[in-house]
Amino acid sequence: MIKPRSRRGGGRPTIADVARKAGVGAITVSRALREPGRVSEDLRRQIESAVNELGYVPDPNARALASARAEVFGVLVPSLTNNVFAEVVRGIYDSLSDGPFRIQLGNTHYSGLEEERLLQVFGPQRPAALIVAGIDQTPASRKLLETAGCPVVQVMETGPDPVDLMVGFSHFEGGKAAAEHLIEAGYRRIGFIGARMDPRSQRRLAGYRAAMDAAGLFDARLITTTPVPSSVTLGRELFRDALAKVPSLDGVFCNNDDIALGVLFECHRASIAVPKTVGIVGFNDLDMMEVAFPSVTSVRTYRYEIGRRAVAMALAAIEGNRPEQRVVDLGFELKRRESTAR
Amino acid sequence: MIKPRSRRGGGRPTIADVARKAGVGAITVSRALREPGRVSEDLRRQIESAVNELGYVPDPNARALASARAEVFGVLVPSLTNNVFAEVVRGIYDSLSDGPFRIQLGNTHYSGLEEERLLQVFGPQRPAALIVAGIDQTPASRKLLETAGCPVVQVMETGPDPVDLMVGFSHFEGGKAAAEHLIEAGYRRIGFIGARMDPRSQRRLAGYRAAMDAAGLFDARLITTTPVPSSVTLGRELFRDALAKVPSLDGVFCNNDDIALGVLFECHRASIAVPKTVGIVGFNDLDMMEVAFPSVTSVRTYRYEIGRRAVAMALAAIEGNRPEQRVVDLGFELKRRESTAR
DNA sequence: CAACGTCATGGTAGCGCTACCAATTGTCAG
DNA sequence: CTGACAATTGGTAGCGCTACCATGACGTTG
Repeated sequence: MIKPRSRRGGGRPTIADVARKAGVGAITVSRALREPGRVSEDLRRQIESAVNELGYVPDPNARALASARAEVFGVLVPSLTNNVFAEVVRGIYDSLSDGPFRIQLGNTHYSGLEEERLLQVFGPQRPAALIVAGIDQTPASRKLLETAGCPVVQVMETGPDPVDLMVGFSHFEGGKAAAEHLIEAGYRRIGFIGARMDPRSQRRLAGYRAAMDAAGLFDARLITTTPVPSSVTLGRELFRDALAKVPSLDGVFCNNDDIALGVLFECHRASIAVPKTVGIVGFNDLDMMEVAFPSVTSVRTYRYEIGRRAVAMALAAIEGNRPEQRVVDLGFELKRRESTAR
Repeated sequence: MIKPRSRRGGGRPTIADVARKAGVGAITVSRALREPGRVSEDLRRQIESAVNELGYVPDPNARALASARAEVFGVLVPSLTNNVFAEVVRGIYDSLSDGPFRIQLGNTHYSGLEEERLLQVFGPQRPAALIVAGIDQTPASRKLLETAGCPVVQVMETGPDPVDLMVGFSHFEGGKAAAEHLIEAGYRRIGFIGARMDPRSQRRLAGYRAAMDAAGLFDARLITTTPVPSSVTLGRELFRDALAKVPSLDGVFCNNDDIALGVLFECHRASIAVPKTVGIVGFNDLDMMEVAFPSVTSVRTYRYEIGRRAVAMALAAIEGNRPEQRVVDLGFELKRRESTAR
């Protein structure tokens, strides 16, 4: 007499409808969908056609509740507009697009507290895996990651103490290679120009400093940084500041390519010859660096590949076979171009 | 005798634990969390302290199942690395970061079929709202959107026939304004250079054509396009092609700023004077266009604002007060700069 | 002062699915 | 031929939460 059907649910078919239509138990339908190998050929076919006829799609919320595990990858990056992280995210999406996993992306705005907050939001969903940028989590975030009960991949950097898995490269070595290249090319008064100065930029700066120290060229006045978010405009302004401070500046290592581009444009505008008067090195090697005039030397990083690898490692861990290598260093490559070809 | 506690769940406290501790019914806890106004001051305080002591966080999956509504915004964009969409997405994130809503972002790769697939994945989650880029959904996608049972906002464009809500601007008018500006500035052999050529680019092209026709300047050979994804590199190559085809070319309207930048760099490389010999206009007005040398005229679009407005409209609709204006045109602004200052 | 709201609270019954534990059948070694 | 065991299928009992309805304690009103 009662009609419980479609009382609350929008009337979409449920697993029970499929089971009834196929003349089997609900649990068998559930199995046929998740582990087809454990259901006989016959039933599987019957169930499949019932699913198609009804247009049945499993409810991910019910599934997550019953199995205490959501088919969701939680991803935390510090910025969505920074091309570098956008590429990592693209790699993650491309690797996950044909599987059952959904992606929940969080923007930490380079803030440890915001990262913590987002982890608190992500945790209760019981995600299948977490991917977070960087290795500088707050102690609270670190604890949340350790107790998340799922694989965790830290990306973009390598470090000595992974929470679980890790894919990236050494920003220190990248910065060092950039500075060494400028030194070898014959530049002497080599500045460091950096915006935002997040932990990764700090490590690039440390690499720069190590190279400069080793060559006996270090001078604190050569360093120009700001916590302000990076932009091409800012690159121009910081370069002006740097030149005002050290008129003899003959080279700059920029903490990223946006800054480098700003420097390049300012050189054009001020008729400063590149690479003759000033040499420029960027970081990340965005597409445009090769096309710029003059083309700009930059440290190539494998952002897209980092995203892909992070997913591959997480998926392996989910399936029970954890990668033998917990920390993967994808390295970088210094791309020598016209901007330092003196 | 049985110990059902923590049999499957990871032992996290549930609403029942809070209710027991606070000496109230579970439903009252639920209400205190969702509609504090409907619970007396006393109980609310008791419940709050129980929540804090236990560290209770509601399970979003259970909540979604019971209420047939997930606190999720589904967002579909054609690209994650294209700065334009990244900014829209950033606007969405910033507007949603302090509310209860999570965001699920899908990448359609400029493919209608992929968009359809993603909508099929998003639908069963019963999202609170959907935000999709563009107005050119396939008929199937359109039906999915119409029957989604939640507010839908189409962003980045305006058009005559919204599924539900819409916020964007007219790409046709933007393209027309760009071409008209070049014509007014005295350029005559004005090319159109475009990569990817998604529907929005097509409409910019149509606007260009309208302006050129009106001035009696249209010539099919002036148009150089490719379906290949846009990049600065490609801008250089397409410009070379265009010049080879029409050596008398004296201006270009580029379908986006990446292409414009490629053209600018190629002009430098080939010693083509800008704006004297060739005028350049871009589209979107990325940060760097103002800093470039010479600075590049571009059509400013309000991507971030579009994201924010889309969320505001969706939230209003969720709360029951649908915006009086279903279609919001945020317009654009032609930024005149050195690259067309002849 | 009876009838009728209104407010605050709680009990019950699911939401749609899967973990867990049978039950049934067929297969095969001993 | 029998017991053991694997393969297949199903029933039951939740997962943690909220919709719905009920209850009792207060005003409020004619």
